Amino acid sequence: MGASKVEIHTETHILISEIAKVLSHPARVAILEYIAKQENCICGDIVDEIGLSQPTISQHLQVIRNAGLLKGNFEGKRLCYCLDVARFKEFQQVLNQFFNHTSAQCC
Amino acid sequence: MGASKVEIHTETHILISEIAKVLSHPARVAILEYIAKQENCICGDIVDEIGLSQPTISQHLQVIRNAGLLKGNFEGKRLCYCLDVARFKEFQQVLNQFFNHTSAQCC
DNA sequence: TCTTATTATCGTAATATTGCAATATTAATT
DNA sequence: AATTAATATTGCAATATTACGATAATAAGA
Repeated sequence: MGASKVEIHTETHILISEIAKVLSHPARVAILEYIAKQENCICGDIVDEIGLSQPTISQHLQVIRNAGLLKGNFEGKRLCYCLDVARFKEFQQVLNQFFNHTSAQCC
Repeated sequence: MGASKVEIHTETHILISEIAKVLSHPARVAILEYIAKQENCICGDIVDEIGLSQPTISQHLQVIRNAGLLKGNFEGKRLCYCLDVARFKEFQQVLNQFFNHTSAQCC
């Protein structure tokens, strides 16, 4: 089918899977790292950096944006992307809670 | 296309995305939590627990197994699954390294 | 206003994922 | 060996994802 049976899962499990989904493509991992690394949030050359076409990068950015990880700023001429660090750390915490809680319970 | 352009990405980015991919479906998150929770690794009723068909669960288990997160034991009659906690914690560490490294660099 | 540069969207093709019924395999028990 | 129970595999259909060319939208500067 390809469609997930979302209704049988808990909110927490869905949240974890949605966070993981953002990181489940190497291009998105690279983009996140890149926009964090850039001083003054100078962006726009993600395309050159990653090696995928502009529409493809834009598509990946949308996934990242939909997850709430992107802050857009105008700095002079270009639309500048910036990582929403607070949200990013929220994601880390949710995953850590899952990891800790799960491994603590194991035999 | 649907196929990822793996050759343009770094080993680290691919590793992170592969770890995330395991967690990118709520059923797999639920399965991991469940097999960790079970005392004495009593398994086999994952199907009842999750609410998906046996072949579908088996398929998700394969993804988890291929990631190296599953240890199979024989305990009496049934094939018992157990979480490989060491590997699981390895995954956590890789993700945490990415999160820490990335958010530390951000503006 | 007309370029020009940047980013987003559309359309489309290829591949991947999810899900299950049917079937096969495996291992313990009779 | 035959039966039974548990798990894996196969085959298929539906949907999702990835990727890019073409095009549209947006905004700054001439």
